[in-house]
Amino acid sequence: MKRKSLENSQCAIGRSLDRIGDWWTLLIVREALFGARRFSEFQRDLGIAKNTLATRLKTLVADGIFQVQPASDGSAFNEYVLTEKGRGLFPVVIALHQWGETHLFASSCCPVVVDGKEEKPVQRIQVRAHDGRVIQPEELKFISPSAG
Amino acid sequence: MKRKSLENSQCAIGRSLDRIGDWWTLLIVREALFGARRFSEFQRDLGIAKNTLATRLKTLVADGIFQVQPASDGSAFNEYVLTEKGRGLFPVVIALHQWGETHLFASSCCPVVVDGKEEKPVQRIQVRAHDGRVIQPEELKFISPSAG
DNA sequence: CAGTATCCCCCCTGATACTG
DNA sequence: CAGTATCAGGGGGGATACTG
Repeated sequence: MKRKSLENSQCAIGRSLDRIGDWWTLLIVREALFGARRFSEFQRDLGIAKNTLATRLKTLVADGIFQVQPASDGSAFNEYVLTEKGRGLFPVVIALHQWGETHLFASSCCPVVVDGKEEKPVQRIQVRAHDGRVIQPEELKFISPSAG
Repeated sequence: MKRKSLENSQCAIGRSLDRIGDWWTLLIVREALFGARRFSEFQRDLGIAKNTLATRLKTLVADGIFQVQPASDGSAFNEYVLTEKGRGLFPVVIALHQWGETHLFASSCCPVVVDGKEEKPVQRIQVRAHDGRVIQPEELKFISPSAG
């Protein structure tokens, strides 16, 4: 049977995962956040099959996460750049990075570098209420209707 | 061919996605964050097939994201509760929620409720340097080696 | 209720070859 | 280089039946 679609889920988390919850998508977004633009850059850096990459990029463009534009260096090929919507995934990527860094490495790992200065540890992402108070997971009673 | 494993990727994002990047896992974590504990709760709320759910939960327990414990109500069955590592995914889930809320709904959607009070909009998750300055995606030159 | 076992199909993924 | 086309394998996921 086909995978259940959460495209029209009432839950924002479900909808998000429907768009970007597959295995390759966030890795492609990560590469783009770090500067990749060309088909071959994504392909080389990720080791993804070319047809898989082509399919993913098409979907991402259709979803408005990437946009295609002519190469800035005058060559005949496309560049794939993140839209504002795509750049909006930055906190998701960083949250994943921080979780992995904390829980999946025996020793220290990959640093975060901003403006040439190492930013490790970057101040951790926190979930805050509108009054600025940090919210713990236990306090969260309800975010949204279940995926259904 | 088998899917490429990022289990030992040098990149924390790659490792994270290797554990939780599949389609159902974060939805299960979401349900747990919102209070689900019993097999049937997950199954009913998510509409996931029972065997799929059983497989996922086993993997999540093996990965130390959930732990199994006897039911608190004295019934003979298990409860699946998040470990600290699992609760550490809270910012990831919230980041996904905020992205979806901003970019995937035509109108307003699912509120966030804490302590019975609606917390919408919760102050948005931001990525900050150690000096507290907010970092924009454009400033991020490098997080980690590519997945390889 | 809480799972386990079995079956099956779709599609995701990679490999390879091909085109401009 | 930048893709597209085609093929093959494997596994993820659902449906169903079954057990304690």
